[in-house]
Amino acid sequence: MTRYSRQTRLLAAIDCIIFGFDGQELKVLLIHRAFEPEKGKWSLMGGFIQPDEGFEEAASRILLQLTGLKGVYLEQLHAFGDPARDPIERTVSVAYFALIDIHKYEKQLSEEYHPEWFPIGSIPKLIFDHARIIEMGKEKLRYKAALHPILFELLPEKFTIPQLQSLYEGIYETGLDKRNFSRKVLSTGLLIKLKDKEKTSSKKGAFYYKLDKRRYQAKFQAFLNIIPNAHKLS
Amino acid sequence: MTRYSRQTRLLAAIDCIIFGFDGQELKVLLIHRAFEPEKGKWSLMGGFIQPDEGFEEAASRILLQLTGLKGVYLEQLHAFGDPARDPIERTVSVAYFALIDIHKYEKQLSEEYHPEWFPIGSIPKLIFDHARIIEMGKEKLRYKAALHPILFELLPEKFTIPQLQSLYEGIYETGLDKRNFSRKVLSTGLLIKLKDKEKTSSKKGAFYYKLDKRRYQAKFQAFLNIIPNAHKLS
DNA sequence: ACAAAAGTGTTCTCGTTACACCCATGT
DNA sequence: ACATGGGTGTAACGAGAACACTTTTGT
Repeated sequence: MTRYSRQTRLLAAIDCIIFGFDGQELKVLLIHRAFEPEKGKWSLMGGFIQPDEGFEEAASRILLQLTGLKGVYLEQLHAFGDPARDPIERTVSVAYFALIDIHKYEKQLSEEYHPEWFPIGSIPKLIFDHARIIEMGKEKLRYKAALHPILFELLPEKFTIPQLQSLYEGIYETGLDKRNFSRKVLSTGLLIKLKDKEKTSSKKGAFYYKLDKRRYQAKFQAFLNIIPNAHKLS
Repeated sequence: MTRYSRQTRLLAAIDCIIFGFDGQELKVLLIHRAFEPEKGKWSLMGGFIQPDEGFEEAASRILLQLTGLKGVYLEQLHAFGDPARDPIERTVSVAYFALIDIHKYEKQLSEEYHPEWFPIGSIPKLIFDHARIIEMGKEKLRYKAALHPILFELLPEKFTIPQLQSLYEGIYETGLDKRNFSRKVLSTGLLIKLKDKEKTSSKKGAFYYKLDKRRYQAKFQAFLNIIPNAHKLS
């Protein structure tokens, strides 16, 4: 026996939602699709799964191809299988989302795609079902980040508490009390205070912190509950 | 343009984890695989995706085929794409899990598969990567049920608070204080007290409740936090 | 000196937990 | 009458939320 008989084969693709944070709002990296159909239209970065690749492998490859980054946070979001989602030929898509430090991304790596960052609230018209994929990705990120410390993945190695707070405020489109916020994040024991300060955004300067990687791995599952009333999120 | 060129096509399948609760412990419905390879071995219920089907559609079909049930709770778990997961031919699998009232299931419908219920703690050797799929399903169910009121899906229309408590205790393998438990579930406002009692398991009898479907839909996202210290779950 | 952002403590409230007794009924 | 499981109330505690002033320093 070498094949299953009387079954239809189809294409399988990966699509990656690449999230970044610029200090103000959550952004998504989009590209101009490189081939027909819909060539030149805005699209998520993606690609077909190769014969010897698993999903995670393929997603990493695609991410590397566009951003030059390895070892970033990458999580499977959902598989999309509407028979009509690709008009040319049936293609199922396994969507992943990545959280990257937006400053590590170097545009020149991928001139071919003319990528651009878009604020999550102002996404242009996208091909196929990519708008829905992003919508689901945004929801899942919000949901997960309310419970787990994943947003650190969007910041550089060294960051300040006010920066972290802006990140949460940006993602949940809300204001947070800085006293409660700093108490909460420090109480997790996940942060290590550094000696130097960030001085560009204030006269006094804010101390840098870095992640305690050890504890981050260990306590990843710990519920953070940074967002008051997280249960009120849609 | 009718096809993408130079890409490999592959098979896509659905596998369903069917959860049930017998009053004591969480169980999974497994079948004897109906065709080669591994014919006759224990397996999740599954099937290939047909040309005109989406994933949810295919999952519902497969579930109906085995259990005769429609309209049950069904959620996508994860897509599995290891190139070697099926030795015959590359097949990706999109796994779903279903929560059913174990008493609605009628065995005779599906003699072909010789299905059996197995306690989640005593799963036999399974084909391919199905053991891992179940492991992930069990984790996700526990995770999700700690936050959302989905376990009602495992009970009949009418159920008692002690039954509901047994369900939570079974799934989390823990004991719960009945006073706190009943206060918590009643405080959600999701339950409607009925006039009649269940009398088989006690002399006094326990009042039946039913779900307030309206509020259940509306408050589905509400965090229940039935399990104390849910954040300590792995 | 003043403007601008960083940093820090306390009180109040409310949800969570721990805990023990009475109730209804079938035998 | 008694055994069995169902049902209920209260007190102590701890986490979360609200809230305002002092510090640092560049201009």
